[in-house]
Amino acid sequence: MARPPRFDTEQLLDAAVRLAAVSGPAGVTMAAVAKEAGAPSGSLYHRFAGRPALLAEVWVRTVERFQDSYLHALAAHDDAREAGCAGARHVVAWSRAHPEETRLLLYGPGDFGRESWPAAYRSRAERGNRRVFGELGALGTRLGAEGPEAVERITLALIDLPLSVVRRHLRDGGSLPPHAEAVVEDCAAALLDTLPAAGGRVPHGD
Amino acid sequence: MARPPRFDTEQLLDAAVRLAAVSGPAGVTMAAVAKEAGAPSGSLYHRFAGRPALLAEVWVRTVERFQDSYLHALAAHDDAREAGCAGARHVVAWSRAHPEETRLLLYGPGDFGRESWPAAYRSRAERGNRRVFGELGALGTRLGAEGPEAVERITLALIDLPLSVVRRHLRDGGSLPPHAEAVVEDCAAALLDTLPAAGGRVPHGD
DNA sequence: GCAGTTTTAGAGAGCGCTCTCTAAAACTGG
DNA sequence: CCAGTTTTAGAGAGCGCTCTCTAAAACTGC
Repeated sequence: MARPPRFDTEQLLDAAVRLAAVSGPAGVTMAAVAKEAGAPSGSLYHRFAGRPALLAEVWVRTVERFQDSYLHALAAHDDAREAGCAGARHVVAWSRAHPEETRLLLYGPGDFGRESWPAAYRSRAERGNRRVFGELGALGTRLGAEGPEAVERITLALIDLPLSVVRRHLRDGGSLPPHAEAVVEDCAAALLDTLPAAGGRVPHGD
Repeated sequence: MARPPRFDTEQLLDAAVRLAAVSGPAGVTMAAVAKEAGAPSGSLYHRFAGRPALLAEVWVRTVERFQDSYLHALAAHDDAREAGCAGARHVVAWSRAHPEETRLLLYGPGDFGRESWPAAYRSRAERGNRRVFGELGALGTRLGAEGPEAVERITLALIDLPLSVVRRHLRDGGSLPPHAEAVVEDCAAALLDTLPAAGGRVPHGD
């Protein structure tokens, strides 16, 4: 009992991802997304409350896709060290398979106007982060390292380090070299193997 | 034989740095910088050929300040491993001392409109990068690791890894925890000690 | 003081973007 | 076919930004 949509939400978000990959968050204007998708601006405002909502949606959708696959990769191994290495490797492999979404993720939520997001998006993003940090904490326990400092070191080894390799290569339009996964796995293993054993140091918020 | 300036270049660039730290490159508009510095827009266009030139200047000035101090830190140690650790630690220490400039550097030249820069700025930026990579290559040689892959691993250990620690903590307006230097130095050492050398891994002495 | 130079000062044109609003189009259950 | 609903379609107001342009101000060497 209604007119079928010519432009659905996913299609518009895909266009937004493409623009973000090429021109950064600043290039994701309502007008540009409409043009990229071949839709009139009215359709955009029909789907999204405004530009902040569009930016929130495209960020959250992308980061959740990444996190889902990341947690899946972590869970695929019984041995904690293996799981960690697989996670680190997965960051690179996912980036290789999804270069546009990766370029988007190399920005941060702040660049996508986090301060102006509707509250629901902010809590959705926080929930996703807690999910990941929870798993990394559990991994730390299995590795015999507990506490906030352990989580920090593990995050560094299994997320930030792989991401910095990805960032360096994708910057200025480049692409990932074939050996990137191997380098990252190697380095992540080295960091996991030098984790300070017992936790209980100075705590700090994140 | 001329009217003395009320607003000199440095002063305007300082204002631009402040804006970039708070609002990112998108916030560095000619109008915003003028307002931040208390100057009329005419003064900005008198000093800079246009917005691309201003963005180029503020990026290059900041990155050169960082690189100068970084190379100085590397050169302060005779032992290559010590030099590397000092470099990694220095990234964090400099970031702690210069939070606004650091927030600017956490973006990339692309975010500051590199494509639109006057050619002179592009080559100045490249020269600076070559200087740093040259030193990192020399450090690799002193560590017994040669070739482009060694430079990549060393860059990862001594620049990208420290920067990713800085990035995570400075993101969404946070500040660096006291132990950041120690974590970074520790991790950089672990990565340097597992650099692939001619005969495989070089174990870290106990 | 005067000539010459640099710099301030800000008005205003032009442009692109956000967002609103109106009208029509396209479909469906009854 | 009709009533009801969703969606397209795009015009246009309002706003901020870039950049140009004119006029005056402030200083120096002579």
